[in-house]
Amino acid sequence: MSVSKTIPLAWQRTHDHGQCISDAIDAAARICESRGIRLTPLRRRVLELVWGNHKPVGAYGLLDELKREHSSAAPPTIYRALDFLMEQGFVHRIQSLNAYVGCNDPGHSHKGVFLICNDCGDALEIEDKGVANTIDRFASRLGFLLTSQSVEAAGLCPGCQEA
Amino acid sequence: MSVSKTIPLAWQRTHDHGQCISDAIDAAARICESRGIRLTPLRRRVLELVWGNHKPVGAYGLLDELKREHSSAAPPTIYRALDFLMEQGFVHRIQSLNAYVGCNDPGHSHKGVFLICNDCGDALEIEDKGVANTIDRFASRLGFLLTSQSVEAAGLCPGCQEA
DNA sequence: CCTATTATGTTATAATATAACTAAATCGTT
DNA sequence: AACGATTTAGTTATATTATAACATAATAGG
Repeated sequence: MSVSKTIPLAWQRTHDHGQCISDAIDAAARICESRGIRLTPLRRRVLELVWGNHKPVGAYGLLDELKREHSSAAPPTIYRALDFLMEQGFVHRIQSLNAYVGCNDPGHSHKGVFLICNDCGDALEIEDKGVANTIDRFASRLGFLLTSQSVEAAGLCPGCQEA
Repeated sequence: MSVSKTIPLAWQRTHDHGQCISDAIDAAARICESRGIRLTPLRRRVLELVWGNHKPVGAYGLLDELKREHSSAAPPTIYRALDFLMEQGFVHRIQSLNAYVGCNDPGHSHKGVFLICNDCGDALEIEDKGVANTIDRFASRLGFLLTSQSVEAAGLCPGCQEA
């Protein structure tokens, strides 16, 4: 993959899908192993499908894909798998899109920021301590006990600004 | 309303609804006037209903309320009104709840942070330049052109921690 | 091998949101 | 006031997203 000088590397990473799916599956498998929980074939397959889409994908989009190879799949099939994958931090839900993406960095904090391109539809997840800490400090200043945070920013990614 | 020493004022403000509805309606009316757009009786009423609920409220919750006095109301009735009110910045959508709340500060930036209490369900919107600017800087460092941002944090509000 | 637990299958339905077309109200102009 | 253009609201139908509830199957551990 060539590297553009005008598009930050961080953004290009989401478009480089050579190894990332199998890496993500391997990472998830290792984490499940260490946690003593089961990454069943079904869950593994749904995780592959999430990663196979290079953009946030809806539950019913995943369901259509899954049905091709797994005729008994129904909405609960997908939602259960997604619930599991989200609990374990392997997948994130993009609230503003009702869609799901693979987590770049499973096993970590999940205080990422999503930059969602309104043109190409891609979503880049970036862990940024600055944003997370600012929100943490902000909440504690107000006496609010934070348990989760969701930061979603929409606009135009570098590639789509060029066009 | 009494003021607790252990709960920050900012949080308590959302529970003080004496004048806030009519203030919000008046503010919206003035803004519409100045923008040359129409705050029709229907839109005004939906805005009142949003404010009348002291918490984020779903579209179908609003619809049920509206139907009591306006029998022709149907989903499009509510969604159109909400779309209008959101476009004008009078109402915000809480993505993580599929629910709507009145904007504390219409006519301004709308880069607020929502602190959502998992116990009482209340959502406090606070404008915080620190959070907004951190995200702005973060995005521009990545070459991302930001058009909107949504920051939603969930946890326990001061009051619900006490209980 | 048994059984408690976890995971999946299956059917139905709830909850949220929009499409598409019709009718009414309002605005600006004459 | 009368007209046409535009905006708003009514109406019906349906799309989209998500969960409830219960039956069956697979698996982990004793």
